Amino acid sequence: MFDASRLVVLVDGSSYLFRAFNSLRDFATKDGRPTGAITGVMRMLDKIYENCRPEYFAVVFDAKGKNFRHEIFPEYKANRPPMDNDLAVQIEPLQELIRAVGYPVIIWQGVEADDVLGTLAKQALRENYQVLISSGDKDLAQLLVNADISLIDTMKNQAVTADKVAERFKVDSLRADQVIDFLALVGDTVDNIPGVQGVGPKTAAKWLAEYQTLDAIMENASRITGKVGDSLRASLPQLALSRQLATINCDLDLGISLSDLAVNPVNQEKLERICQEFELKTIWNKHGQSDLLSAVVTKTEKNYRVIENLSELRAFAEKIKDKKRCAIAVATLNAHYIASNIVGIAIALSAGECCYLPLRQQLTANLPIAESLLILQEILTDKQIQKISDDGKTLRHALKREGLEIKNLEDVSLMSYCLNSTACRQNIAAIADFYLSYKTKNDEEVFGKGAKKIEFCELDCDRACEYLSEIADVSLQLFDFFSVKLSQIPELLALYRDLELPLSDVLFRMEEEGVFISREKLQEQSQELAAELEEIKNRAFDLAGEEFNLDSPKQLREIFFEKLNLPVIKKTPKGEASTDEEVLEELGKNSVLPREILRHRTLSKLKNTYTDALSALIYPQTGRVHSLFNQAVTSTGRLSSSEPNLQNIPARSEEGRRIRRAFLAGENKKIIAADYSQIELRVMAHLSEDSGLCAAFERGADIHTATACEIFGVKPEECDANLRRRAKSINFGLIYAMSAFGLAKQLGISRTEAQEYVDLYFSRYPRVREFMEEKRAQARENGFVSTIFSRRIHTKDITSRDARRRSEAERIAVNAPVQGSAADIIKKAMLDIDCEIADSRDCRMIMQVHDELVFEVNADRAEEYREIIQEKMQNALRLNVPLIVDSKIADNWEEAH
DNA sequence: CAAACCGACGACGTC
DNA sequence: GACGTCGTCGGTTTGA
Repeated sequence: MFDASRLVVLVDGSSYLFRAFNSLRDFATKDGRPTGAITGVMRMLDKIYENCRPEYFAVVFDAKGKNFRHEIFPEYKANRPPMDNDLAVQIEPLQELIRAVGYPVIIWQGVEADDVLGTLAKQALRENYQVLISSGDKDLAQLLVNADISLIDTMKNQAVTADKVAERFKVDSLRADQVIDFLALVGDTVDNIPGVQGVGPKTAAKWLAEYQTLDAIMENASRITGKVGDSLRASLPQLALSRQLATINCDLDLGISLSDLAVNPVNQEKLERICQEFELKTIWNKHGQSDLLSAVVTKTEKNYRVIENLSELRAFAEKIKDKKRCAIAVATLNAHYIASNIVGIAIALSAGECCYLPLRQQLTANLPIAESLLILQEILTDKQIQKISDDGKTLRHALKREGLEIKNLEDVSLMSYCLNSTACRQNIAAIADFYLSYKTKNDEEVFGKGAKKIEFCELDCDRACEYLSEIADVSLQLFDFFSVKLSQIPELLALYRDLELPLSDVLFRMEEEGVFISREKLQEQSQELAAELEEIKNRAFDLAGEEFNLDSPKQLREIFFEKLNLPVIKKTPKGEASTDEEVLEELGKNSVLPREILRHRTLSKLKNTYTDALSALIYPQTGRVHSLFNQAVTSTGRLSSSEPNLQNIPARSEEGRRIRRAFLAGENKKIIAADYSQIELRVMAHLSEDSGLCAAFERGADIHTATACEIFGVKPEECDANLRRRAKSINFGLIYAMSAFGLAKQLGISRTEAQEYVDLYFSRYPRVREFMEEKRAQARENGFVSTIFSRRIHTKDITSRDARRRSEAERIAVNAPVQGSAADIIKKAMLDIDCEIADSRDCRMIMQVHDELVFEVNADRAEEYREIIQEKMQNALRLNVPLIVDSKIADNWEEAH
């Protein structure tokens, strides 16, 4: 039918949209988001594209908002009901999806899709192309000016050519060049085009057959008899307008040439994201690289085998050396990493192929430990052999307990974390489930639960082999999977290879090193706290007139709100009367008991969470606390710390700081604490390039005072503590992208007043507002935002119809690039410093607290290292504003500030 | 049948 | 805001 090499196919996307939406109303994702329009339009597009294989192809949509027809006739389309929300929410994702598969999408503001179609069609005809327009809108028949252009009706799936126009409108005769006049006469109730009252298609066609044109009909209006004649004459003044509205504008200046309408290669990444979000399996299978989204593990037969003696192990070791790579999973005795031995090791060589080495299994003959490890040592330390782990840092600890090191180690959970920090929890079972839909063995089934739960070392050998081999096997396959995925996004591969992977080794050594904490000092404080808590308790009982549990919010509620009839100030999320700090503060203005409770809360927090808990975690062998620095937990790229959490040791109150005084330097050692000054606001200045903010940092101003001066319009010397405090809160709110509501609470002012502060801030720092808008737009466009080091923070709720979820995603979109970039910078600094100090016992990195690094150094080299540390931190990355680090040497952590 | 265990909740420490 | 940890509380499971 067509010569495809000279064919342009133009699709009326808007007309497709309604048709698809109406016929596939039931289509939705598992959580109920409608997808019928998306699915239907894509199907129709694929079908027409594949049938025609045109040289050029375009999908045209109506732009949002009014167009020129509204200007000449304000009531245009006034009768249209508003678009169904279920359809509206599909439009943007659909357009993104069409772009992702490579079909050109055109949306032109101020006109309708028809005008764009007409303009492109005219352009193509001029260049001697054949044109096929696909639309359900018969008004487009006016474009059928010659035999080279035709219209395909999506409703009836029939072609309309110039000679079939009358047939299309179900009238006896009508030519394409009469269509506009015909439409003007008939009018359109939906579009609210007036037309002539009482004149329908038949009459219009009859008149046009007789007089040929609308102009001629109007000239001869007096000759037409009867009621319709009167009606026509009454309509004469507005017929020109009707004609104007019905006329498709084929002479737009789009600045688009035909070559812009070539189909592009598929954007796999974008496509995958949209297909995943809207669960579009079929579309993915058609356009996506199928090996990436769906399972790869299941294809393999499993061959997991127990190594029974050393000669088998030696033979297996040779196979590993040939392969040059393997995945390793270890199981340890259920104890802390600092004191736990390996029970068994699984090593996977290729998909489905894995061997298990029992070393301390209780029910089996184990391999001789020393000899086995010696054989492994050669492989572990061979830089030519790539080792893969689901959790490299933990593997390093386990091997370290056996006196082994490991080189050339890859980490699957860090790969997953770099790819998407929030897609799933970053453990092997969750990752395999999410990316491969592969369910690993259920821990509860293997180990039992509750009191019947057994340890790994109590499993029989075959079960141990099955369990651990699966982990190694899945790790290996996931590694290949993530290698492909990361190679498609080079900046994320770099993030993994150059930042996170090397950092995991630094964190491993920090954990090994631990922190020296004085048990004596903590216990001394515990005792003092216990005494004061006892006193408070007794006073509280007197005040309440009865004994109760001061730690129980429930009992407190009864005392305060039922017995003493104090006013309920706010409710908890569950609707109960709250007794939190803010409430007690308020109640405490008029009575003593709430003040006693507050004091009790503060002190029991210190005792229970810090002084008692911390001393319980000191390892007798080392006298040190070995906590965990978790690298794949937070969405923004920050680290987290646990067992104990060293990142929330009290710092503000005097009593709290006393705990930090128990964090000591060892004998002949010193503590160095080095922290970035205002790193988040500096990052904000850098990213937004706001001149006011940058200038403040440039001149080394106190940023909160500078902010106060800007927004309250005072001179620095006029800025009192109160103004500075308010500015500080605003800056604080900025960093965490707090709402006006949050800021109001922070400052104890009204919402409107808080909003005024925010508005004032943005008017003084306009680029900051622009930056935030840009980030929200990026999130909507890409589904993620990025940090300075290209780390991605995904914001899938940014298009949610749930306003709460959406605004939460918007908050993340503006906050994450700032917080995440700050996290990137300190991580880079940690690597740089580690390079300098790695092999020296004289200086050890022992803690990271988001914007602060803590070191333990030899006393006589402390100053030398302080300078290195400060220099490396300040120059970790070059920003538009200086990075400033404060550092200090002292005997304990508190004094190092 | 009491002790042990579990998960949800409220609260609060840091950045 | 994020994150981790504590104690309480009500419900369930467990082991004697």
